[in-house]
Amino acid sequence: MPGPDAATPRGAARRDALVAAAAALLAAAGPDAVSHRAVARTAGVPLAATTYYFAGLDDLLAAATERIAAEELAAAGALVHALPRRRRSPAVTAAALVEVLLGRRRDDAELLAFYERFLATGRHPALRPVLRGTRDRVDALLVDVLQRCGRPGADVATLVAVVDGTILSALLEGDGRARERARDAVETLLRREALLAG
Amino acid sequence: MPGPDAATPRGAARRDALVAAAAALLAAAGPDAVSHRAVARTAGVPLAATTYYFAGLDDLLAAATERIAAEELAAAGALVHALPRRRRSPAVTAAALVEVLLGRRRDDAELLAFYERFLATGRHPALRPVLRGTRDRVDALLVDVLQRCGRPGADVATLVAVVDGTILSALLEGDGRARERARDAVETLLRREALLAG
DNA sequence: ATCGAACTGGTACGACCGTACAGCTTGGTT
DNA sequence: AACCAAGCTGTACGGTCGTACCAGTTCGAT
Repeated sequence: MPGPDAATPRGAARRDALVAAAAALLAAAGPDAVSHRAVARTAGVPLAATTYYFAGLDDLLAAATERIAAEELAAAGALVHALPRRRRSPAVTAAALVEVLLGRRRDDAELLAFYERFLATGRHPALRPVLRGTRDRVDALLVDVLQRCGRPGADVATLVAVVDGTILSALLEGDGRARERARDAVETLLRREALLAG
Repeated sequence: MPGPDAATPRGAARRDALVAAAAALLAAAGPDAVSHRAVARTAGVPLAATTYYFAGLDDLLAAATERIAAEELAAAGALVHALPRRRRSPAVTAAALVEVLLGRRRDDAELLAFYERFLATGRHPALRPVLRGTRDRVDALLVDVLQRCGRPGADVATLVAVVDGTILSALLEGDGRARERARDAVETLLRREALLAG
């Protein structure tokens, strides 16, 4: 076992290309689409490179998950940071929440792949800590969003659960309206919370 | 193509055994565990029987999903029907809701398989109408449950979404407490709705 | 008794999978 | 120039998969 740590610049670039390819597959078609061969083909490298740089498929999957998480956290963080502190309507607040939680995933296929990753945790334990950490950080960002929208009291856990659950049902429904359904559900909940608080 | 409609009693029994085996696999280990070979092995019939009675794997999967849906609806319906009409606390109401929604699935593996079926809809379109119909009927049962618990105003869609979303997060968490977390979340929401209504 | 349809089941094909490994190339050191 | 470890890759092994095929068997209707 020489060194799968990419000691060479070329090696590092290759490893990076593999992770990027795996991340693209994972985001577009879910965990089942991430195979050694598919990743190698997508990255334009020979099959054996995948086993050279990664101990096993789970390692590759974990690296891809981390990559996606990093990108997603960076984007979400920038979004939140750019959000001026000002009281906002339930509708606008809901839209901001969904934006931070789901990123730029809009169509059903992307959202499907997004949630498949969560359930894949059950079959690939290596993914669990990565996704759990990401979730925690996103939750923290959401707390910030609510504060910046003048709604510090709202329960983030419930709001996140409502988004997840609504998307799940909407994916079952099959029209492409999952995201806006989630936004509407959050808006309704926020309106109710406001009634309670006010 | 002779007749996969099981014209003979023995044939019908065999077809039934196959569906039962597929349903068991589906409920225990998710859609990916339902393969021709696994079903045949579980049912104790030769491999070729699976292709004789079912046009393809999707047909088998759809039949298994229907079987599970029928059993689950029967059990949930009996549960609701046996529920006396009387005002109940948020905690008891939440427990009843979760019982009807999740059935007897308690540990994480069963719940994982339960929700994997929903997402499998994205890859196996044949499952969509079956699961959608089941969801609608369960929703109707939940409306009944809420009425029988003296809480007619509660929003079923939101409550279901909260259960689904909470379970999803809890599965990511990985302790075995998914179900009780969902119950707690529903209880909290019911309590809040009661505040609004009262 | 015979015939044809329903049914049975052993087997095979081609595809994809994760992974291992033996041998090639490469680049830096002596 | 010689060398050697590290980097790299073609290829193959053993497995599971969906599906097709076809020679056999059963069995009720004629």
